[in-house]
Parts: sequence; structure tokens; C-alpha cells
Amino acid sequence: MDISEVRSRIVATADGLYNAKGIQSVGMDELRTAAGVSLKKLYQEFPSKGSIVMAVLERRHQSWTEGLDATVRQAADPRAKLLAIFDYLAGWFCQDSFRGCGFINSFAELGAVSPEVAEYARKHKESFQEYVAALAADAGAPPYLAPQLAILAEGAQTTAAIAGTPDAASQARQAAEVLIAAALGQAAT
Amino acid sequence: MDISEVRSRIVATADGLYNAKGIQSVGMDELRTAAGVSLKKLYQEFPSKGSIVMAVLERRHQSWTEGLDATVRQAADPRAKLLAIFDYLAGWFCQDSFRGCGFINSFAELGAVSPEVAEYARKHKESFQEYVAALAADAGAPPYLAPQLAILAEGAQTTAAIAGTPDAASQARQAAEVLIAAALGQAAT
DNA sequence: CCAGAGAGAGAACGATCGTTCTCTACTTCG
DNA sequence: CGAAGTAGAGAACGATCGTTCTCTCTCTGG
Repeated sequence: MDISEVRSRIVATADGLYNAKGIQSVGMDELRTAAGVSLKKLYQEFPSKGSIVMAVLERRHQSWTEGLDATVRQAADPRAKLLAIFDYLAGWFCQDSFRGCGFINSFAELGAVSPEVAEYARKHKESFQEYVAALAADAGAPPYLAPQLAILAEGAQTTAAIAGTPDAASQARQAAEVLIAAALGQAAT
Repeated sequence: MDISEVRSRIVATADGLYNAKGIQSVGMDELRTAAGVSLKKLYQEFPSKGSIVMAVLERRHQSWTEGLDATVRQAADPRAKLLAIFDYLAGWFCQDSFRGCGFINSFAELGAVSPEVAEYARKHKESFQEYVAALAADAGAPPYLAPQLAILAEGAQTTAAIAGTPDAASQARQAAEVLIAAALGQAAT
């Protein structure tokens, strides 16, 4: 068995459990059982629970970035790429496992007590802002559009999570269409 | 000392502590000390920590509803009332104690493990949606506008909390202006 | 003045959690 | 075959948390 195979299985299992029940509600023993790993090997791979949490955040960041970009790349023109963000959200919201943005949840749970988690959440959201900004720039939009679309995406995530319905994705998408049209129209003027 | 005076002091103290450090990070002993109440009296007023959490959520809902409505009422016309939502957010984001929406945070922390908290968060957000819908209806806007503005408000809250800056309030306000203008323009057509 | 009820302070208790230690069994190499 | 190192399973440990209990002091009513 590969040395990093057990490591990634631990992180994947922790990701699922933390997402489903919250980080603080999942003990090391539950994680150990679910991952099928001995407690000794668990602490051999990770020095503490906090390091597992950080590894889970890294995994989530990578998963989000890759999944989003895969959907965006399928869109033809720059305007469609901006809207594809909300198509990606729509697909995510419909999954049974969806329980809101993992970074917002981690920040809410541990941000006040763990500077590492707060900082990672901040950087994740910052990277999303930059990603949207690059797409908006490709579309020839003025710089104020990207933060507006990012706020729509964030709001859709929390609304869908708490309401328990995926409606927010299409609502945010329609709002994005209006904002994009207005920004591009004004830029053309 | 009034019987409900100690009760409201406990809830107010718990609100501040839970907001600053997260619910699970604040023990009953810390709350007892901060509120200046004996442990016996604490459990005399509330049967459990969970009931204190629910009382804090009620307090937050009332505070949010009253504060928002006070700002909205000062606005002259229906369109200004819709935009006043984001002025209220701007004032909130600038407070040192701001750490994101307390309902989103509670939901992230306990929603998966406490159906009561999840349900209360859902109802709070639902009531906000209805509040915005009433304002939008007064402005003569089509029904799709209110969810769009609500999503903007939610997104501004999480963005401001995680980024640590109040910029999202004005960005969301400008987006709201565009969405309102588009919705009212289309309704007039 | 005294008996008794009530309140405050904190010790105590059971449960849980993160982390470490111990014991056993298996594998592997000479 | 035998010895040694390793891995697994779970007991153990210290800390913390929610909750309850106990002890002491005070205040009140007669």
C-alpha cells in the first residue's frame, strides 16, 4: 500500500465526515473507524487533528478550483464563462452531500479560535475573487463586476445551504446576467 | 433585581461570547463568570446550554429585524428602502464585533447536529426573504427581484466576514442598484 | 435570638475528546 | 527455526465540558 494512499484516504474520509457533521462533532476515533486506519497510523501520518483539518481545507480548495474550472472551460465565450460559475453551483447544490461552502463552515466553526483556519479561508475566497476577476477581464468588463458576481456566488451558497433548496443558483445566475449586461453595456458606451 | 433582568443579561452576554469565539468554544463556566451569575442561577433560568443557544438566536433575530427595519424606515421612497438594506449592512460590517451573520455561523457549527438550530436559521432567512419581498412589492418590482437582493445581502455578509473588510457592503449596494433599475425598467416596459 | 430557607461559590461527576502507551501477533530476515 | 522489528487494537491518560451536588453564609420571620 502506497504511503500517500492511506494519507489521501484519511483526508477524503475526514472531508466527508467534517462536511456532514461539522469538524468539532467528529472525533479522531470516528475518523479512524471510517477510514479503516489504526489510531497509530493516523498519528503517524498527521501530528494532530488540526493538521488533518488543514489538509482537508487544501483538498477542498483543490476540488473546488478544479471542478469550477472544468465547468468554466466548457463555456464558449467569456460571458458564458462568467455564467458557468453559477451552473457549477447549481450542480453542487443538488448533491445530497451539499451542506454549504466548507470554508464558510470551517471559518464559522474555528475561525475565531484558529488563525490558521481563518487565514486559509480568507486566501481561498481571495483566490476565487481573483479567478472571477480574470474571467471578467477577459470579457472586457470594468473591474467592479467581478466582486459583484463573487458576492452573488457566496450568497447563493449560504442561501442554498440554509434553505435546503438549490433555487438560489438559478436566481443568482439570472442576477448575474443582468449585472454582466449592465457592466458590458456601460463599458461599451 | 427583576427576574427577567438576569435572564436577559445572561442571553446578552452569551450572544457576545458566542459571536466572538463560537458557541462550542464558550463553556458554561466562562459564560457564568462573564455574566456575573452563579452557576445555580444559570441553570435555574435555563435548563441546558441548548436552550441558551436558542434564546441567543431569538435575541439575534429580534436585533436584526429591528435594526434593519429602523434603517429602512428612514428611507424616503420604496427604491431607497431596498438600498437601505445595504446601508444597514455597511454599518454592521464596520463594527469591531462583526464576525459574520450569527445564523450562518450557528448553522455551520451546529446545524448538522442540532435540528432546532438548523430550523431556526432557516426560518430567520425565510423571514428576511419575505421582508425583502414586501419591500420589492412596494416598489412595484417583479417577484424575481427580492431573492436576487437577498442573495446579494447574504453574500456580502460572508464576504465581509471572511475577508475582514467592509467593502462588500458597497459592492453589493451598487449591484443592487443595477438589479433594481433593470427590474423596474422591465416592469415598466 | 434563633431556626430555616435560599443564594453563592466551587467541588464533584460522568462523558467525551485528543493524544499516547501497552500488549499482542505477525512478518521478515539471518 | 528463531529473533527482532512493526503494525493493529484498544486501554489509558489528562484535559475539558455540561450538569449536579455540597457546603457555607446570609437574610428573614417569629
